[in-house]
Amino acid sequence: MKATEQKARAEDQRAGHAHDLDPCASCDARTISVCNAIPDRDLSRLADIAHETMIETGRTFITEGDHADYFYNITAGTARLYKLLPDGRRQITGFAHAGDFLGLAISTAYAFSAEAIEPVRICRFSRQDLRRLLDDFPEMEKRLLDAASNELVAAQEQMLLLGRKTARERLASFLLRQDRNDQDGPHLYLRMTRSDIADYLGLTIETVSRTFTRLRKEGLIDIPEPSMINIQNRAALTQLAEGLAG
Amino acid sequence: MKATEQKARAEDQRAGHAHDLDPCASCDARTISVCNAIPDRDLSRLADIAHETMIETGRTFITEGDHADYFYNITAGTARLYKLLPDGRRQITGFAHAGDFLGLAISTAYAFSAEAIEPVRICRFSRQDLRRLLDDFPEMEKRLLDAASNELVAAQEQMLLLGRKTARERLASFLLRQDRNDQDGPHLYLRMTRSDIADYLGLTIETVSRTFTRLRKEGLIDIPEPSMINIQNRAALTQLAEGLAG
DNA sequence: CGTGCTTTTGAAAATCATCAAGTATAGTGG
DNA sequence: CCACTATACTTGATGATTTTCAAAAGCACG
Repeated sequence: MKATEQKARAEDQRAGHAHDLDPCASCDARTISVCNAIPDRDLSRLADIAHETMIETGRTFITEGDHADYFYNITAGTARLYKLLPDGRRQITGFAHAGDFLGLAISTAYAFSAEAIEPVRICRFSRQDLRRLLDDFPEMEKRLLDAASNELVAAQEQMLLLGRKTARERLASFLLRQDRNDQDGPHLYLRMTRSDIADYLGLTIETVSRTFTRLRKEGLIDIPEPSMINIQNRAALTQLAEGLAG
Repeated sequence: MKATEQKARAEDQRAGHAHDLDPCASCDARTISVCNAIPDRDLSRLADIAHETMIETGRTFITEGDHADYFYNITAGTARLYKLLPDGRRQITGFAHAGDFLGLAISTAYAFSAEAIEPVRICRFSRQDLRRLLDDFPEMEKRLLDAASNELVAAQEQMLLLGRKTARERLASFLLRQDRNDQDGPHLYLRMTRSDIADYLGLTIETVSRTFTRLRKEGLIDIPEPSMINIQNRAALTQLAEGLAG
C-alpha cells in the first residue's frame, strides 16, 4: 500500500467509517455506483486502485481544461459541476451526489469544473488503472454506458428547459426534480444557494427569488426558510413544469 | 435472410450502393462509426442483425416516448433530434450525421424524436440483438462509451450556450461549430432551416434572421444565399462565440 | 403566373436582467 | 449577551434584449 493511500484511509477513519481489509466492501455508495459491477471476490482489485479523499465545502477538485488524468466516483456529499465563460458567466450543468461518477470525458481535458457545496467524499482512479479494470470487468463498462446514457437523457431534458421554458416553468421543473431525487421526508431541502439555482436554470438570483415568492403567494409551494421548500400543490406545479399552465 | 432484409437490400441498391456478400464491409460509414469495433472476419455477425433502410426527407423515424426497441446507426444524411412541449414548443437537441448512433437510452422509452432533414440511411438493430453483440465484442461497448462521452461533452457545451450566451454569441458559436463539422470547401452549407436553427439555439426565427443580418452588415460573415454562409472574420467570430466581444 | 413556403424586416410588447436598497441570518469577538 | 460583519436572500424601479405580431420580399414548383 502506498503512503498516499494510507493517508486517505486514515482520513476516512477520522470521518467515522469503519474498514476491514477491503474498504470498497464497506463503502456506502457501492450498491448505487458503477463499482457494484465488480463481484465481491474481486473488490480488492478495485480497492487497490481507488484513492479515497474528503473534500471540504467550497473546494474545487476538478478544473475545466485541466488534463483529465483521473476519474472520480462520489461516495458522499454534493458537488456542483459548471462551465465558465471568460467574463465570469457561469452555467451549472448539474449537481453530483453519492453514486455519481465524474471525468468520463474521453478527450484529454475535463469539460467542466467540480466544486463541493457540502463535504464530499470522492474515490479517485487514474485513467490508466481504470482502463485496465474495465478491460478485466466488461460488466463495469456496461454500467458506465448505462450511467452515461442516463446523463445524456438528463442533459437533453435540461436543454429543453434552458432553451424553451419560462422562468416559472424552470423553477417548477427544478423543484419537482429535486423532490424526486432527494427523499428527505416531507420537506425538500435545497443544498444549493439561489445563485447556484440561477446558474443552473439560466436565470439571475433575483428572478429565482421573485419566482419563488410568486409561487408561494399562489399557494403552489411553502418556504418556511430559504433552503426548505414544501410542495403544496403538486398537480399545479407539474402542469406548470410541462408548460401547460399560465 | 428474412424478406424484410431483402427489401432493405434492394432499396439500398437502388440508391446506388454496391454490395458483396457482406454489406457492412462496404458501408461508407463503418470506419467512422461504432461498427468499426467489429473485426473484419466477424462483420457477417453485424450484417445478420443490421437492417438498412432509407428515410425520405421529413419522415420521423424515432418518436419521443415510444418504446425504445431499436438502436439506430446513421450511415448517410442528416436528421434533427428534438423534444417537444405539449403546446408545441420545440427544442432541437442536436443534428445527427453519418456515423452517429441513436437510441442509446437505457430507459424503455426514447427521450427524443428524430426526423430526416435530408435523405437519411439508417441501420437498425433490435436492442436484444445489439445486447448479444456487445456481450461478444466488448470493444464495441468501449466505442459506444466513448461516443456517449463525447455527446455528453457537447451537451454540456450546449447548456452553456442556452443558459448563458446572448443571441449573437449563440449564432457565432453555431456557425463555427457547423464549419468545423461540415468541411464542404470554402462555403458553409446549412442543411437546416432558420426555424431549425432557432429551435436548436433557443431563439425565434426572427431573432436568428436579424442576428445573421447584423453579423453580415458588420462584415463577420457573408450570406450569398440563405443556406450558404462564408465566414469573413473568423477571429472576431471566435471572440464573439467565447463571449469576449460586444 | 399564381401558390405556398422560407426568409427578412418593422413596430410594439413582454419577459427577464440590471441596478439599487433593504432585510434576514450566521458567525465573530468584545 | 450584544454589537459588528459578512453573506444570502428579498424586493423595487428601470432598462434592454428578445419575443410577438404583422407584413413584405424572395424562391421553388406546378
